[in-house]
Amino acid sequence: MNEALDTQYLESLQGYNTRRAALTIINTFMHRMEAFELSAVDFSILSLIHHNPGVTSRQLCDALGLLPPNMVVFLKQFEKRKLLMRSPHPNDGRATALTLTPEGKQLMKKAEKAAALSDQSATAALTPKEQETLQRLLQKIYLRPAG
Amino acid sequence: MNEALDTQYLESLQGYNTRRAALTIINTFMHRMEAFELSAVDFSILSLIHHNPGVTSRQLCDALGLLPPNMVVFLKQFEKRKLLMRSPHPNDGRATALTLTPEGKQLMKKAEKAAALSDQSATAALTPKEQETLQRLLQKIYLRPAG
DNA sequence: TATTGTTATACTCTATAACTATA
DNA sequence: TATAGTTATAGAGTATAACAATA
Repeated sequence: MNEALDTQYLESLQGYNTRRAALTIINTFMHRMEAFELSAVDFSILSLIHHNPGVTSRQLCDALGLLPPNMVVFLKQFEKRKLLMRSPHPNDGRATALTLTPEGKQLMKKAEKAAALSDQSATAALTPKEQETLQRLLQKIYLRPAG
Repeated sequence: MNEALDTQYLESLQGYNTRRAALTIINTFMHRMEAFELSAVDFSILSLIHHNPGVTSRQLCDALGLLPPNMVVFLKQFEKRKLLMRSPHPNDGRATALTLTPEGKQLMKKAEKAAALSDQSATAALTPKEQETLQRLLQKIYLRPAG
């Protein structure tokens, strides 16, 4: 039983290849982030706050393609874990400025180091030059999306 | 309001780049597949059956990383739409051999043509040579996954 | 005893409608 | 009137446990 299938046609599609590669890399990533109790999305949100102190919830949603009602849940969780602080936005009374607490900053410093290592491990089959090429080609795709 | 954020750090991570590119390509794909009332997963299952007539549910699950209880739902749906036929497996009385109906084959012929066009459109920012390179690099990653 | 396919069910992720307070 | 943030909720997608039929 359980012979291998002919997947040649699917492998000719970039959508299939890109999704499979993304799942492989993110799987490694999830594994490595367990130590910090962070999901991939947790990491991306906290990293953006880390590098953009004072950012608003709306800006995070736009940058990551998340919806406002779902962001609320993430931010609540981070606040509960004492990783995140909210303060009134200087220019807009409706908005909230988000920054990491000292604990949050310390966690993200470690997590970002681990993320770089995870990335390297997941793409270890590629030479450094190939890794650069891959990054360039992928960014060409998602920074210039087609209909 | 709504200034652009510094996403430089995230963009240095291949996991982020690959996921963003995958979402971009699959978004285009989903759009193009609406005409056939197929989701991306619908398409990948039917395409595997198309190119592997007589395949079993279990083989599909292994090839696509889906779980058996979830596959049941997809196959039921395809049967209801008269795209799929089940027949007893020649060697194994527990299993079922899956094949497309004539309607299913006809649908997938059209859908696979549309999929190739969608792929081309989503990666139009790349030269043909770059597209080949991308495919090669992505397959290197997911065919040789790291811990 | 192990495997194929199935049911029922739970959990996570993502999406929509509607509200409040500020602009 | 439009926007930021929130609540409640609905719908996909994905996961586990347990069972019948067959190996």
